[in-house]
Amino acid sequence: MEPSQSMFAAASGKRLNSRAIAAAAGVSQATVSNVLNHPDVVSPATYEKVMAVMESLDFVPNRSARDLRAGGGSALGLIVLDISNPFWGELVRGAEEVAAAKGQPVIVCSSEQSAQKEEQFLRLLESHQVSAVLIAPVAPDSPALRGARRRGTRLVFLDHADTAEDVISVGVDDVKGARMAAEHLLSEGHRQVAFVNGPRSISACRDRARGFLGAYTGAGPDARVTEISVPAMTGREGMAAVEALLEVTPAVSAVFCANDMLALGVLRGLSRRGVKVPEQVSLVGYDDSEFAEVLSPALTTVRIDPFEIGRRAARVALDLSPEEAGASPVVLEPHLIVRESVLPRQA
Amino acid sequence: MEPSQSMFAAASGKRLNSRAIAAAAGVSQATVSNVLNHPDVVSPATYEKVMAVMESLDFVPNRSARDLRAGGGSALGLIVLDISNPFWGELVRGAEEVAAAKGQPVIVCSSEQSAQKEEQFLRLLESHQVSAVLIAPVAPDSPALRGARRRGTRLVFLDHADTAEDVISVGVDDVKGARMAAEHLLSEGHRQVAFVNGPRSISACRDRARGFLGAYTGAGPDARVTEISVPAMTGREGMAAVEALLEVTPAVSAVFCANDMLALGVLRGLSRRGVKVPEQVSLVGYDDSEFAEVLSPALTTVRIDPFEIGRRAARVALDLSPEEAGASPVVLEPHLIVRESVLPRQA
DNA sequence: TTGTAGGCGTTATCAG
DNA sequence: CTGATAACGCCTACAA
Repeated sequence: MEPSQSMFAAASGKRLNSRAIAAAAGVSQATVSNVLNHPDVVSPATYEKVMAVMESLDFVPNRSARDLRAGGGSALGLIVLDISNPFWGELVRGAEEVAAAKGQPVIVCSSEQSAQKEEQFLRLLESHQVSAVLIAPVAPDSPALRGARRRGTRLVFLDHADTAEDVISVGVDDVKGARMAAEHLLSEGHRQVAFVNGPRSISACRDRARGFLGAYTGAGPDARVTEISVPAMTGREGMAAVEALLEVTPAVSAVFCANDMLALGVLRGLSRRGVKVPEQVSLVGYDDSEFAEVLSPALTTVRIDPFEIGRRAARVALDLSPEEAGASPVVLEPHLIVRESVLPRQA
Repeated sequence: MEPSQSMFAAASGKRLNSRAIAAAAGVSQATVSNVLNHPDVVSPATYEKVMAVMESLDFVPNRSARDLRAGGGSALGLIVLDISNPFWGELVRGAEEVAAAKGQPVIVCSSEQSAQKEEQFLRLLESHQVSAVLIAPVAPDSPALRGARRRGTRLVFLDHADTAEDVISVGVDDVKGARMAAEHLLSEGHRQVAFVNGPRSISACRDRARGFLGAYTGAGPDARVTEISVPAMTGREGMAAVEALLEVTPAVSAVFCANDMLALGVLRGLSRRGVKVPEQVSLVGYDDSEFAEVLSPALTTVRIDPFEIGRRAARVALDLSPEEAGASPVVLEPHLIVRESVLPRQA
């Protein structure tokens, strides 16, 4: 019976470290390190021997020590607005795919739109020496963010295509996306429409308003938009907005919602009141959530790709795309997905 | 002009550390550490002085060093099946709330139901010295999991109420939840029903099948369930299942789906074929997703609380609930949410 | 090719 | 109450 793993583990109360591996393999600690980090510099025989020992002892190196020694971190920080929203979930997946390929896990924080939590998480991530922080900022110019940057923390802004300062950002052109929705409605003859928007404090809402209202403003004197603002972009708020919506119906023949959840709520509210979509009122959403194509009627919406945003942001953060490193911001294209919820306006 | 932060930062090319703080405050490194970790043991005057310096210099301690010294980790690991699904997103939020209160961030990994990724992430988390791993296992008894436990990694199973071994687990009683759905349908007179289920390899699907079929089996000779199995629990698969569903309609007067996304797809598929819900076919979902109450008809479903699962699991993992530490597994109660998608069976 | 030695930033121990 | 010192596990010069 040779000295097996359990014997080793039992013998020493301490956790397995590279020194123990070295001892078991009859080499020095440095050689173990070389096997792990510079396999080319070690002889095949030694390599095999050390690898065998590591496997049989089930060795897992200690990142804290490695990071400390390296003076840097080996995890990617990520601060999103709401991890329970599939949009951000997809974004996390994208970031994770890229980070995992570089051997880095993703530390996810959900700020819940609280500036206080944002700051708290930011410091927590910094103390963990993350290699970078991808962040959807509650406010784009808080002291917390300034501080982080001053301390040398690498920051990548998400879903925030502002070309404001020297910040690196990856996002979608929401102005354009909303304009595409507007142009689609205009081309179907809808001159008087409603726009159910979230709070203007969210930059995405500002951009979508800019794009949508801009297109209608430029569409002639008879084109008019009634903007209805709700405090949160949820299905419930969408249903509540129907109250206000009915006051301007039937003058408006179509409704554009700042995201699909709002559109879902509006759809539900309207059908409760006996208003048929799209026969009486056309409806357009934003995001192309998973449920959009499966609604009745299937929702015409603007598709954005949070997975891709996450991927690109992580790439920039981890220096995998040098060509993008300088050219900030990275702006992705939205796509109009025409389904069944828009009909030409009845003359 | 006093020695300000920028001067310090500029003067030394190295990152700010506790030694620099000590020097700036005219105390020893150990005192700085005490200010941080044992404030009670340091004199108020010194405390204030050191704190002032730390704030003005914007000091963020290095966790890698702390963790290394402490011989443990200060982050919570979390492996979910699909981070883009709001169910898991909510669960992450719950875990994060608890962990953040203990100053620990959450490292999130999405296994995408791949055993290979699961193992890879598990090792990654272990190398990061996480204090524990909350995991929704792809398979409940893989060698990877055994290995992790052998290495002394603390594991908490999610959404997996098996009382199999000495594993700690936090989950929902899906057998009971599905039984509640069945009893509701039975009480409304639905004796012949269909059950659209996900793959049996997922333990939640097994449990839901057990509960639902069990209730019908015990409900008398005329009660019958047609089970339709689909490969993934998505809206698309739900729509596809309608094909098979129509073959057994109108014999079956109700459909139970293993989750809300499937129900959404079924709803859409049925309405496409001109089958009215709930007038012709009643429908029950599972999960109580955000969109459930906003559908037409509002979906009757079984509510489970992923946020609470995350909270409880993190508590157990971080030793905040000693009373639960021994009593594994923690099983949460599901709730039937009656809305509009079930009507008494027409005689 | 392999071994020796020093230090990354922090905390705990122990002496003053 | 405060300060000097050692150690955590690993990596990287440098020496052999």
